[in-house]
Amino acid sequence: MLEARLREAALLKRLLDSIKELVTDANFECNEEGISLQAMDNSHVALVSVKLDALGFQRYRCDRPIPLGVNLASLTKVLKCAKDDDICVVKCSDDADVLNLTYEARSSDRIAEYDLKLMDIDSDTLGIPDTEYDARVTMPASEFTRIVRDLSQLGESVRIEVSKEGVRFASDGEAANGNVLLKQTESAREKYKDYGKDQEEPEPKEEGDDDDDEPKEEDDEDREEGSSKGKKKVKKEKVGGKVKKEAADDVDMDDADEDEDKEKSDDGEEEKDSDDEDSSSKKRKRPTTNGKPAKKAKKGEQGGAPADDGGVFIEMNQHVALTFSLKYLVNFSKSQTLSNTVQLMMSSDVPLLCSYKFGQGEIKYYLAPKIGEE
Amino acid sequence: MLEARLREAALLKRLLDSIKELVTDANFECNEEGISLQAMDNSHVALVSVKLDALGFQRYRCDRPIPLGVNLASLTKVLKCAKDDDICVVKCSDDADVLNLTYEARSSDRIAEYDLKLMDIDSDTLGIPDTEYDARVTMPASEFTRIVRDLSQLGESVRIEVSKEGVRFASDGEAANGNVLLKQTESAREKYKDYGKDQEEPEPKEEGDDDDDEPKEEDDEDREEGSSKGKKKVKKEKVGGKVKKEAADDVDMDDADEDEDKEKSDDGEEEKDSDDEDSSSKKRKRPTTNGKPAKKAKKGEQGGAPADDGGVFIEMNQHVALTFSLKYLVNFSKSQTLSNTVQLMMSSDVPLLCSYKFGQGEIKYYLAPKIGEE
DNA sequence: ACGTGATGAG
DNA sequence: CTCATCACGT
Repeated sequence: MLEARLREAALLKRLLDSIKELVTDANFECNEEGISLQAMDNSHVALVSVKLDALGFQRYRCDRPIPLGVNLASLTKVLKCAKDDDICVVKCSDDADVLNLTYEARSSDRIAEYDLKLMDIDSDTLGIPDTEYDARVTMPASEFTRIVRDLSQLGESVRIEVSKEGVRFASDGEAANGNVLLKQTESAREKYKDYGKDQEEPEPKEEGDDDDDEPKEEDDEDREEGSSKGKKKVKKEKVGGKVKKEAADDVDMDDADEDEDKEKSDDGEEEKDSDDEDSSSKKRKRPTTNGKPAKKAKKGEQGGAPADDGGVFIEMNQHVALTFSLKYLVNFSKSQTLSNTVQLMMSSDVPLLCSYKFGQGEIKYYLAPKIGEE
Repeated sequence: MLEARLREAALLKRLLDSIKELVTDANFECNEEGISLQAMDNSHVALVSVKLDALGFQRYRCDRPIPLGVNLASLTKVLKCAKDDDICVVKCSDDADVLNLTYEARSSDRIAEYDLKLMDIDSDTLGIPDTEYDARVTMPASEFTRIVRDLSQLGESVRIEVSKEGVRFASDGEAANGNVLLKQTESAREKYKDYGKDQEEPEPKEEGDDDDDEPKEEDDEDREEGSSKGKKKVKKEKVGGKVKKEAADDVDMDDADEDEDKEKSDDGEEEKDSDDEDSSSKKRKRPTTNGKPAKKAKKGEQGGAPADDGGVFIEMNQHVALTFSLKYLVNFSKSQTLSNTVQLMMSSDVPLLCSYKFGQGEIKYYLAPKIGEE
């Protein structure tokens, strides 16, 4: 039996808008950790992976793992029947062949209920190795959208090159060639130093704050969800080393140098942390604040700290240059409705990972590079 | 070698939006005076002529005349990659077969560069005789757009008739006939008296003012050729005269004037210098303030004084009535993004001249009248 | 989120 | 050739 209560139907709507063009049918895999989905796009070139953390729901219950095979076009239709701010409850009995969606107006004076027929879908859930990437670019999702859209007018593919200079997107076409160079923004360095790290944050909390859709409000201050003192504290302890650094630079993140170490340590770290603590409790993550969902995007940015206006942050072990199909990148960029920030991770000869993190989870796209030079 | 730096890419974007449906390929003729373009529309019925004055650029350099043959659809695509407020630098080496466009974000942390392939185009640059027109109507561009769009729903063509009564646009269609009569607005008389005059500012410059497209102005006050000294100075005086009248009836008008002045100063910093002494320098014209470009369009209009909201000004030597294809006029009216004011000039049996003047230049459309009565 | 334009299907 | 659906841009 699955029952998940989402504070705003909008999240699901946006999520489906993000993937429905890429994938027609997919299994939503539900288990006690949350709901995830993984699917190849229709032409088997790209892979999309979505995770919705159980903690991101106002209420979440899943007795035993179940795959929910749905036709995404149908689900989209059903979701269109929800208002953005409706409370959405998704239910499914263990034996049922339908998925039940209930939309409850905030005022509670309207309740709509839909049953979506489920289908059997071959789940070709392939494990994705946790790659260590040579380069990671953290940038405003809108900027990414703009660039790939612009360049897609000129040509079919784009060469993305990360170097000390910055990140360059270049495309050649019949009528014109173009390239866009984004330099690293100094302020972005501070801002994104820990982006994505805290997403695996164990919380000492039960799920009390369930409805905090966006605990992040004050994050500008210390970029993540510095919500309550308590929380923060905990976090600090746990994350320990990493956080400590932040604390140190609270003043104003002086340090640029630290970033990299941190970066690295994080990747491994998060897992570790989780392990330690998660094992005990079942909630192992806290929906983080990282990418601000578009919905609440507008937030004041204080003085020198660029909040969401963006800025580009580049982490690089090694110069990387890969070529990708723009068509897919344009498709990926639709997820900007889910987060204001996108991360591109690349290493030579392995698929690009394009990730949008949002409060309740994350959507990741993988796309293999084109081989010959194009 | 050509290098032109434009403060806002928006100007070029709008310019291309204006003509791209009319013309597919065209030569941008660059010389030290600026950039101009002249082309017949695809069906050789209309002619479009664009001038961008060298002084309208933040920086302009063109060592020797070069024609840049471009496909306008391609150029449009490339321009779509610019944000409106990007600084746009257009470059072309003498021998190059590409036109280089660079977009620099104001913040400078994003630099995009595009190379547009050039092509050879038969330049059928035909000289257009400087006609003396029997009637000239100066009116708000938005009004013109509205009228031709409205009438185009009824019929194919419109009869434009200028008489003492005003200007009448009439169209007959299967289902309905319609006509719109615009009477002259008193305030417009003052306002537009000199519209378009000062753009032909004779300069004590070597090559003389040859390129003046409309020498006929002089009927109003003499203003123009007097400019011996600083052109701006001259202009000011000029405007002064005009304004004076306005002042007489209306305090408000002063404001309008100020706006205009301001407008000018905005256009480029060089202007200031010009004020003091430009006779020495090479600029022979002042980008005029006449039609306010849409970009700055929104300006407060005080009380009773119509600032830019328009008013219709009619100059007529003789009653004129001609019939034109609405399809083309609708197309011409797209230039309202470039200027808030349009001028229609007509004489019996010669092509209509439809002109939009803006800060850096002017766009003119010519359209032959239909012969039989339609 | 809405409106407009473009593309594919009947 | 017309209608409907989908996608993109404002």
